Amino acid sequence: MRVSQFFLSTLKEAPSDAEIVSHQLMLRAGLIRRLAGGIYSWLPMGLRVVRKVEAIVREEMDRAGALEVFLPAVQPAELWQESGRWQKYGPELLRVKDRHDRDFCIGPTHEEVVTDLVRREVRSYRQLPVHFYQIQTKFRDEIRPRFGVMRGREFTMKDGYSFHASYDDLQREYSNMYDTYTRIFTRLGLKFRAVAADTGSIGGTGSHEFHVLADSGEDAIAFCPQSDYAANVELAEALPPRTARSTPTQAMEKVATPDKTRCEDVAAFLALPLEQTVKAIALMHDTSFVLLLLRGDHDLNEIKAQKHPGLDPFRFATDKEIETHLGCKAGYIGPVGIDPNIRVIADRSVAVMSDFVCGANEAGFHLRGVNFGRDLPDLNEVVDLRKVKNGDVSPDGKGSLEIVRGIEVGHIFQLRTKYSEALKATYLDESGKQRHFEMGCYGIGVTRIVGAAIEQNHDAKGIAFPLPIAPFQVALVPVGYHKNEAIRTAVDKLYAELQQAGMEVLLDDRDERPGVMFADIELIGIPHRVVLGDRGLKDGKIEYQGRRDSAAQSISLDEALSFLKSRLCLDSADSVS
RNA sequence: CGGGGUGUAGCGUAGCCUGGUAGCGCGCCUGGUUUGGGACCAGGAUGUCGGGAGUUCAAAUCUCUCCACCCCGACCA
Repeated sequence: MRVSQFFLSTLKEAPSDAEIVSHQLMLRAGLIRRLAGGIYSWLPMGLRVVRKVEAIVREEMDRAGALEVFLPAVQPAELWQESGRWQKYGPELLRVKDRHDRDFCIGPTHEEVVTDLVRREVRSYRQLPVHFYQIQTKFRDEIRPRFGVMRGREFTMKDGYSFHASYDDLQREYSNMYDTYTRIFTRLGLKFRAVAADTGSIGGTGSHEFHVLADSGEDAIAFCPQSDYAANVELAEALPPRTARSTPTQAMEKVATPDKTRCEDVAAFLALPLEQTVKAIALMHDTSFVLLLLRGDHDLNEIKAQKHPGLDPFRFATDKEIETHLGCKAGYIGPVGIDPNIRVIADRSVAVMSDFVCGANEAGFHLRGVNFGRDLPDLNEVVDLRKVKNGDVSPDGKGSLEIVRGIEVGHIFQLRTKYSEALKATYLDESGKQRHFEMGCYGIGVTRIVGAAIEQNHDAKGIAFPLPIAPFQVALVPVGYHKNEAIRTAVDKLYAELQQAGMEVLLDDRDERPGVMFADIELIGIPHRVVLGDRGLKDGKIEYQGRRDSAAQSISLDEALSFLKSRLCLDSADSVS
């Protein structure tokens, strides 16, 4: 492709509404443009990247035995009412009415539609298993779309759904998909990690997420370098402390802690370790007031709390409710001397604490030297409530955890019979008995991958696309194309040769100064760059520089083709390793 | 939804406090000179100052209202 025939639309400065790098760079490189909140147009350069991702996903899904279909984006309300999600899905489901005033929605996902399809088409166990997938536009009316294409409302997703006659066979396909996803993300050239995940709202049993590792990721994932344990922190269990509670050595005393409301401040003020403090978190479950206790240096894991019997659903108590129940304003509350009817639930690590510090339920005061069983009743509800942190013992006991940040780009679920039951989707087994399909579902955020790849691969100059998803593999930058006949001839020849060899080449034939062309090529992130100029050409030399190389190297023009061939193979070999 | 912020040319912004009818850089167009890291000179086009209402002789500027966008957010006691 010649730039003069293409559409390059780069920006020197990033629009001020783009916050994170990938969003800024996608705008600057002319990959996308915003149409409305969370809704983007893909320009030719960006679309090439999307298509690359799709091609790899499609190839691997086909190879894994899944069959591509294309399901409607607009779906009738009846199906969603049947599954119960017309109510449950909430405002994220974009609802529309047709001219006859009938209700429809724009599909945020397709469990209902495929299950309906399969329930009509598949009658016998002989037709199973079957796995349908599609690459299609989804719409989720997110409360707060952000980060450009990474959390958009309209986005492209690969979603696949498998149907089985037995749980065993579902598990077989699940692990087939686990392997397929691993292959896909490896081929995309991304650093990623598969982690055990919470099944969330989709429901079902087993579930894994695939995260692209990047510091700007929205999710925290915990993994153990000494074993293969890896899980979303939402899920990772914090093991009970190995130490037992030691006997009290201090008497309880009230200390003035003016304006010290946070554990960090209190600990610093009293010159005590943060681990010696207890924070109390006030919740409301229905109409009852509940106090959660966590060690000062720990964070509440809301997912774990939500799962605890009798807390689902909960919300945090308002300042007013805290004052009503504890007679004290937030910042100084604690478990000592409170109404015995208030339910107190403690994290495992709190249960082994002694001589600790907590709020005194009196503004401006904390208590120190506090001990369970002596100064307040001993705990009767001790559970895992906190988020794991760096250095915690791995739940498999084989080492300690590290926490890294990730962007969720893939998610696989074992749905079991959740939807087949809801939609009465059945087949006949060998004995002629009617059974519900065992189902699995598997998603990949295609457009999100583009953003995630950029988050992971960029520098001060711009994007540094991994070769497998780069919009072009090689950029040819002539210096003096419009002035120098010899250069034009040499460049045109090399361009034709590279194309003939099957390379995706972008020839920058604009009549621009070299600096402009270099800057654009680097911003867009084309992995390999070849410069042809007067300087080298008179000695039969060209200049080669990889996007991540610190300097250019001189190559003879005759060897350019074979050199680039080996670079392209080398790179793809790298990315598979 | 709550809190905060921003809206001025395609992009980035100044002006707003202290009202007097809009400026700069980049980009764009024309001509010329340049040509190995975002050139230079000369000339030029582009703004209902987010929309509406109000105050005023006069509003980008003050007031009200609506809209859009961005950030943060249910607790971390």
